[in-house]
Amino acid sequence: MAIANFQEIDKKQQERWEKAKLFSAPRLPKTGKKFYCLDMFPYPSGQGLHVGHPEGYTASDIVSRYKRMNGYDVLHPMGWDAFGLPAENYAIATGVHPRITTQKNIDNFRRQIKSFGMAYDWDREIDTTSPDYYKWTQWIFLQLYKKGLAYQSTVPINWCPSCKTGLANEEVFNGRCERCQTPIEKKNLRQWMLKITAYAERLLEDLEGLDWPASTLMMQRNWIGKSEGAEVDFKVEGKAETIRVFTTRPDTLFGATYMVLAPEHELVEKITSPEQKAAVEAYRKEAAAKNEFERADAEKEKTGVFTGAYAVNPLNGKKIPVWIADYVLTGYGTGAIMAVPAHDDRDYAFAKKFGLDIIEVIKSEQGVAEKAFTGDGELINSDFLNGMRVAQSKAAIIKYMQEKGFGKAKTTYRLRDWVFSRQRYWGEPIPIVHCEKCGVVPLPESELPLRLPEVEKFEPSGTGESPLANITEWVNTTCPHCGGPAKRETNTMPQWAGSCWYYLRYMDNKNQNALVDPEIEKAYGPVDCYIGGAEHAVLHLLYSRFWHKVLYDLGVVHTKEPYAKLRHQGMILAFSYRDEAGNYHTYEEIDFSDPANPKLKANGAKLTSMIEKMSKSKKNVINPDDILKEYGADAFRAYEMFMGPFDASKPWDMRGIEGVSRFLKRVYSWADDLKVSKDAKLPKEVEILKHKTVKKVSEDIESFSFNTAVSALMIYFNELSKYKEVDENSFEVFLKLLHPFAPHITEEIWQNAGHETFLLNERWPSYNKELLLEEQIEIGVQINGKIKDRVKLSADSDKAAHEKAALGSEKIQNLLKGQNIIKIIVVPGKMVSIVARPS
RNA sequence: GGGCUGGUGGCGGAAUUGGUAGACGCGACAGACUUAAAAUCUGUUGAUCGCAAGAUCGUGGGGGUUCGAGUCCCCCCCUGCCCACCA
Repeated sequence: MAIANFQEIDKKQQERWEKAKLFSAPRLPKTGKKFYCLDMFPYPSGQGLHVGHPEGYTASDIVSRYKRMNGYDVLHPMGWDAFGLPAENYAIATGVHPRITTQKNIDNFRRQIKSFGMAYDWDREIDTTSPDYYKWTQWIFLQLYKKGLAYQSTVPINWCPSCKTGLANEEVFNGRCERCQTPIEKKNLRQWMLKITAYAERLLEDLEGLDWPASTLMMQRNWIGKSEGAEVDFKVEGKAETIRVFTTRPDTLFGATYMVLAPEHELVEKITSPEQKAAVEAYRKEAAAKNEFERADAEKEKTGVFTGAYAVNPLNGKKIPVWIADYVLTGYGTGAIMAVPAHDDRDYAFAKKFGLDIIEVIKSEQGVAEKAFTGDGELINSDFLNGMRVAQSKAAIIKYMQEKGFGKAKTTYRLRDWVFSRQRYWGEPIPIVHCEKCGVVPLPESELPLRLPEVEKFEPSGTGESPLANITEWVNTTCPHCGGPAKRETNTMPQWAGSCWYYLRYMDNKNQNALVDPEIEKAYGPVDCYIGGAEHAVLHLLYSRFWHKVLYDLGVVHTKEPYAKLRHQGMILAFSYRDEAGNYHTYEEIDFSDPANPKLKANGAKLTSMIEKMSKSKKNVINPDDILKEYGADAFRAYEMFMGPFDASKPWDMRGIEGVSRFLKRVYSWADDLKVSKDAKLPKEVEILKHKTVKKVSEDIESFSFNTAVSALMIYFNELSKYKEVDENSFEVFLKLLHPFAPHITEEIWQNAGHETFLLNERWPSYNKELLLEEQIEIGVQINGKIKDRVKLSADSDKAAHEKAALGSEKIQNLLKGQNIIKIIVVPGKMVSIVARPS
C-alpha cells in the first residue's frame, strides 16, 4: 500500500494543469452554454491569505468545475483590488513605495491561491492599480462626469482626523472610522460627488429579479430607504419665510402642535426672535460640537430650544411654536419636521419634556395618555378627515394640499450621494483639470490613463489636500480646452472605484481600445454566480450596481444587473482557550486528550474554550500555509466545505480536519490497491447508492450545500471501499463526484489508472431515476403517534403495500390486540400511522 | 430601541412540503496489529432505568394545533450580526 505524499501530488497535478492551460476560457463561449463564476477579488494585504478567503474560493471552484464537467464554457478569473490605505500607511511608516509593497503582496497571494489548485484562468488576471486597468476606471469617471453624475460640492464631510481623509457615510460606523476606529469629525471640503441618488429608484426596483440572499436584499432596500409621504409648506407668522417639511404621515396634520428645525437649518437665523437669539445660538454651538455618535444616540434625552417664532398650520390657521432640536437631521427630508406628538414616539418624548400640546387625531384603545400611538385607526379631531382610516386620509389630504397649493406627494430616499474623492496618494487620479479660464475641464479620453506620478512623501497634507498637491510639475499643466495654464485635480478615487466594474474587465482584460468588447460582454455577461462576504451587502454591491446601470445606459453592457446570483460565505471563527487568569493559549500548549476538559501541557491549568473571531491576541489564528504543509490542498478544501453550512459562521477545529484528511488518505490507498475490471459486479444496493450519491452531490452543489455533499461522498465511499474489485463505472463515477472537492488526489488516481486526459474534461455522471425506486427502504410504523416498529419495503411501493407491510408486523399486531383501528395514514416512503382506540 | 439570523449529543453539524431526530465527521471507550507507542483497522457511543428483552424521556423554556411538531401558531428567555432619533 502506497502512502500518499499530498504535497507532491498537489505540485505535480498543478503543473500538469498549468501546462495544459486547462482552465483557460475561450474568447467567446463555444458550446452555447456559458457560466461566469466570480469571486470577490481580495485586497492583497501584507498578512497573506487567512483561512476565510479559501472558503469562498473553494466554493466557487467546486461550482466552476461542476459546471465545466456539465459541458459549460466556464469563465472563472481572479485578480487584485490593490489600491487602498494599508499599503499607503505602510509607505508613510517605512518610505517603501506602495507599488512595491502591493506587488510583493500580490505575488504572495497568487502563490497561496495557486497552492489550493483553484481552476482560475490566470491569463485573465487583473490588478486595479495597473495603468492598463485604471485607464478604464478613469474612462468611466469621464462618462459619469459627462452625464452630470459627477459633480463638485463643498460639503460637510465625515473627516477622520487620524486617516486625514474624508469618508463616505458607508464607511462610518457608530460615528467612528471604519478602518481606524477614530471618532469622526465634520469638516467642510471640496469634494467630488457621484449622484447615486439619481438611480435610487432603479437600484431599488431591479432588486426584484435577483437571486440574492434575502437578508442582503433587505439591507439594500433599507439602505436606499424609500419613503413615501408629502411635503407641506408652513408659513412663518409675521415673516416672509416658509418652512417646508417632509412627513410620511400627512394624515396627522391636524395633530401638529409644534415644528422642529435641525439646528443647522438655514432658516433658523432668519426666524429667531431677538429674545431667543442667545439661547438659540448657544444650542447651535453645542450641537455642532457634538460628534455624530453623540447626536445619533437615540436613547439620550431629547434637547431643544424655542426660536420664538410661530408657524401657521395651513389647514386650520392655528399658531404652533417653532423649535430647533438635534433629533432632526439636516441630511434627511427637508431638515424640518412638523411634530405630531400624539402619533410619533420622538415627538411625544420631546413634547412631554417641554410641556407642548398633544392632540390625538387617530382613535385607539390605549389613547395617548401614556405614549404615542403609531398604529392604524380612525381619524378624529381632523375636520373633513374624520372617520377615515389612515391610508384613505393620506390620499385625501394630499389631494387637498395639492389643490390648495401648500403641499404635495413626495418620495424621499435615505440614500445619499456618494463622496467619491479621497485626499490620498494610492488611488486612481481623477482625470480632471481646473483651468483659470474654462473652469473644470475633463481630460480627453486620448490622454488616458492619467498616470499616478512618483512622490517622495506619502503623508496627506492634513489640510484636505492629497500628497499629489506637492508635485508641482505634475499639478501644473495646460488646459486641454484653451491651452492656458491649469492645475490637475489632486484628489484620488476611493478604493471602491476599481471594484465597481472589474467583473467586466476579466472578460476581455487585454483590450486596449475598449473597456470590454461588446460582443464578448454579450456572450459572457452577466456574472452567473458571485461569491463573497456579506460585509459588502451595502457598500461594494450597491456602488457596483450603480456603475453597471450607468454603463447600461451608455450601451456598454446589455443587462440591467451585474450579478444574477449571489451567495455569501460565513465567517470562519476559531476555538480559543483561556485559563482562569484570563490568558489565552496556543493550540500547541493544549493537551486535547480530554476534550471536555482540555489541560495545559505546561501547568495543568483548567481551560475554558470559546468560539471567537481569529485574532493574534487570542492566539487562535490559523495560517493556510501551515495547514497545506501538513494536510495538502485537498484536505484543506474538503474540510472548509465540510465544516458546516456555507453561509454560516463556523469554527475551525484543528481536530476536525483530521477526519477529512483520513477520508482522503483512505480513498487514495483504496484506489492504489484496487482492481478495476469489466466483469466486477457490485451488489444492487451499492449500485443504487451510487445513483443516489450522484443525485445528492449534484443537487447539493447547485444549492451550495457542500457540507452534505462531502458527507454523501463519505457514505458512498464507506460502502464502496469494502470491495477490492469494482467495475469501471463505479470507480469513475466516484472519482468524478469527488473531483471538484479534491481535485489533486482524484486527478492523481485518474492518471494512475492509465488516463492521460483530465477529469475536468470528463462528463459529470448522471443517475437513473427508475433505479432509485427499487431501493429497499425502512419506514416507521406509528400507533397513536408513537413509533412502535419499522418495516422494510421497496421505495416504489404503493399505499396499500405500505399498509400491508405495517399491519403484517408481528409487533404491531400484538399491540393492536383489543384495539379498534380508527384510521390509517400512509405517507409513502416515510411512514404508516395507525390511530387506534381500545374496543 | 428597530430589523435579520440562530438556539438540536461531550464537540462541528444532519433532518424536501409537518412524517423514523441525532446522517457524516470529531472526540471518547473497547478490541486487533505492535516489544511499545504512533498510525491503521474493527466495534460501541443522546439521557435515564434494566442482566436482558425493552421501557421512559429527549431539539432554549411554557402553552397550543395535529394521527404525528426540531419544523406551524401564541407567550417568554438567550446568542450572533446589521442598523440605530430617517420625520
